Amino acid sequence: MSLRDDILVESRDMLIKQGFGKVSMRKIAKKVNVSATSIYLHFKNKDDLLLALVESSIEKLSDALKDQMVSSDDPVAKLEKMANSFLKFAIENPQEYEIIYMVRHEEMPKYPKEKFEQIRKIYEMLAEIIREGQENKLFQVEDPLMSAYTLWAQLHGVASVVISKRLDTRIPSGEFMSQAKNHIIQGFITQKTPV
Amino acid sequence: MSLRDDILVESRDMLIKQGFGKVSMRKIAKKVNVSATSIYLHFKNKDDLLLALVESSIEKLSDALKDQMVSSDDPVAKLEKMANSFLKFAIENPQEYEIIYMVRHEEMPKYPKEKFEQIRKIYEMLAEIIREGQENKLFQVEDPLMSAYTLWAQLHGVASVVISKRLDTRIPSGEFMSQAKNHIIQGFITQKTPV
Amino acid sequence: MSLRDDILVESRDMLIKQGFGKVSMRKIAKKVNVSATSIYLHFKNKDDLLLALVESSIEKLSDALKDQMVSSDDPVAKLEKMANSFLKFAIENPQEYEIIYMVRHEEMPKYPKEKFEQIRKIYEMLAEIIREGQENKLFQVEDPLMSAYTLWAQLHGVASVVISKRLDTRIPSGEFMSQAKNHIIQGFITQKTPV
Amino acid sequence: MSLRDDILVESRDMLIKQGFGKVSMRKIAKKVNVSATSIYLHFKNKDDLLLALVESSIEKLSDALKDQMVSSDDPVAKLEKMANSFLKFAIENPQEYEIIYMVRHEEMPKYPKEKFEQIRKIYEMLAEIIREGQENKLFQVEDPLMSAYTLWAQLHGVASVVISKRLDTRIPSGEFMSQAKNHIIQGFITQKTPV
DNA sequence: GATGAATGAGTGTTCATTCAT
DNA sequence: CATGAATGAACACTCATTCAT
Repeated sequence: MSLRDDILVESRDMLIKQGFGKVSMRKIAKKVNVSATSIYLHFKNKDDLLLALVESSIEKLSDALKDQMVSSDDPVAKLEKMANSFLKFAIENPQEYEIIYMVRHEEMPKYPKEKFEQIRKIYEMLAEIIREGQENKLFQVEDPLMSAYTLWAQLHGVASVVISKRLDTRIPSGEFMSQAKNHIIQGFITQKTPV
Repeated sequence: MSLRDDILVESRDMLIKQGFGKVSMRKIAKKVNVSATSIYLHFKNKDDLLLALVESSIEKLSDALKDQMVSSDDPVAKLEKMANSFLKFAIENPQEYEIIYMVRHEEMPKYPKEKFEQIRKIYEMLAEIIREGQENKLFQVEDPLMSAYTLWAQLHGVASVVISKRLDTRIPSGEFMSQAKNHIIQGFITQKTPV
Repeated sequence: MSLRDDILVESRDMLIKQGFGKVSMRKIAKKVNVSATSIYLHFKNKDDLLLALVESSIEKLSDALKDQMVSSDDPVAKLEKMANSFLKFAIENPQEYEIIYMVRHEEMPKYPKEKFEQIRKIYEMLAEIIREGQENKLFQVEDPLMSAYTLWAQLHGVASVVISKRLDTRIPSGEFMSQAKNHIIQGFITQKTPV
Repeated sequence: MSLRDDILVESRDMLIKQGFGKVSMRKIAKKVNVSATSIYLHFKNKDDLLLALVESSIEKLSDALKDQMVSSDDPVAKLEKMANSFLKFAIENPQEYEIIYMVRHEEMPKYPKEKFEQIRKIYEMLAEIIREGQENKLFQVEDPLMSAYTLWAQLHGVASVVISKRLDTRIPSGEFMSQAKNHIIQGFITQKTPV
């Protein structure tokens, strides 16, 4: 593994464990066992390093979700698969998830927003599924894109609550997520109005 | 307005805009136009200042939601009122909301966790409504407390997405929140399974 | 007891326990339970306070030793009495002793050296005793004043070693001081040169 | 001379002239004409710097005295040589002497006491000489180790009085020290009790 | 007599970054 | 590729002191 990768690994770890504000070039250098100066041979500056971190995280998420699109299931099943994958990714890669969704943009002022555009493709994917279900009268929605965003927002809420450990300790997170996901999907499904 | 209040206002702003790690006594002082030393006349130290910030935010939210509980409506209407109030508070007091729900606990190591317990009462309130609806067969849930948490998590996702401006610019946030809220409530309501 | 006295007591304690550098007006104020400002009603400034401390300490030592001069003993007994009193004072009032003899002059730059002149009277007293013994051929010295200083220097060495706890823990300080005093006096007494 | 040495020189000077409490990294830096930060390239922190100071001082004294032990003189001459060397060291290296013997332990809380143990060897050396003289009936002492300590304490008194300029200006310090040394040695030598 | 509010200077320390080698 | 030396700016915090009340 190259020094560049070592630096990325350690700084990701530090970013996750101590937060953005506490990432320090010197501390990274010490962990990787090189001089602080050496980091500058691989990254222009601190922001450049953090940017690399964000980029790789986004890519990882994108990959994880793209895999779910190849299925030939019906829209509801597709949606569930997507939701499952999204939550699974968040729980299994909380560091990357936080970097993407929970770090305030303002904390990385020099970060080019375009990079985040890549994430938008995920919503487009969601919107596509919803549109398909809408045509089949399976989903009761007005605007598929907006619905994609509301769907994702709800999933994000669930994920972030678990990741940031804001859940009551009496509630098992696995079951919580599963139930939440059911409620969320249920909220989109067409239904005979109760008599 | 007293200097103490000025300090609170500015530091709240700084906390929100730049994150915990970036709040600095000196910067606050500069903004408020006093010497850094003066802050220590009103707050024992940085942690004490931040704590005051959190406390007042939590109180504000608590007050806002308690007001909604006096209604004599049916459970569904109550739930909607609560959801509306919650989202309204988040949008109208994004700073306070962020302090309560979006600041990483790890970034405030010395903060006494008990204070956050006060928020739990909100979930109890939600759970109570859901339990009532459950008895009336209006809501289709298993465990009211867990459902309260999922409901809140979904609302939180919606609020946080709007507050942190992660919404697609093409989507009007007002409508987004209204639709999201509908979907969320819908997800809890008992329904004849579609044929 | 007046506030002025309270301040003196506490600051003496602080001076002794933590050293000159650590004496702080604020900390004194906190201990005495008044505002820091109040100290300035009784002392012009920090140096003025420290000066008062030194003055009272010197006075205390002077008083203790003057009492020993009224005796009508022979010079050797007189010298022993003085030595005993000096060491006794040092051990029983280590704080005052330190202030007088062990605090560096440079640490109190604004202190008027004349005050210390008062101590010189002690050496004059010693010199007087030695001169008396010299005339009686009891003491074998050249210059009584110089001998007074060497005598005192030796006593001071013994006292300071005990006070600053530089003695080997295996050595009981009482016996150490008693033996040291004997050696010191012995060093002045006229003797037949050993055969 | 390296920057490290420059820092040591200046901080030693400051330590002596103003006391422990007044040694400041920034002031040192200013004197040495570098940025305060640069000191941290050579010393981990302030304590580390002060420790280096103490260590080198102790070593210097140890070396100076060890040289005197090779002689094959009789015990009295040996003792005199030791006394001379000790006083000579104190006068010629007042800074180092003060660091070792006159700085309050309490002012250096984090300093590892073991380092000072090295000084104890000096007392052991003294005790050895005294024991030798005791066997030859040259010295009239009870416990050689305790006597070593009293001997040293007296020498220390003499040295510290001179170094801290507490001597009457009418008294030439050279002669004072020489006479004092004679008195001190005399106090240990066996003598026919005066008839 | 006593206080609260305020301040400028100072403390040790960490930071990102540069530069010559 | 890598480093050691260096720095200015920033950090939280403490200090002695002043002033209006």
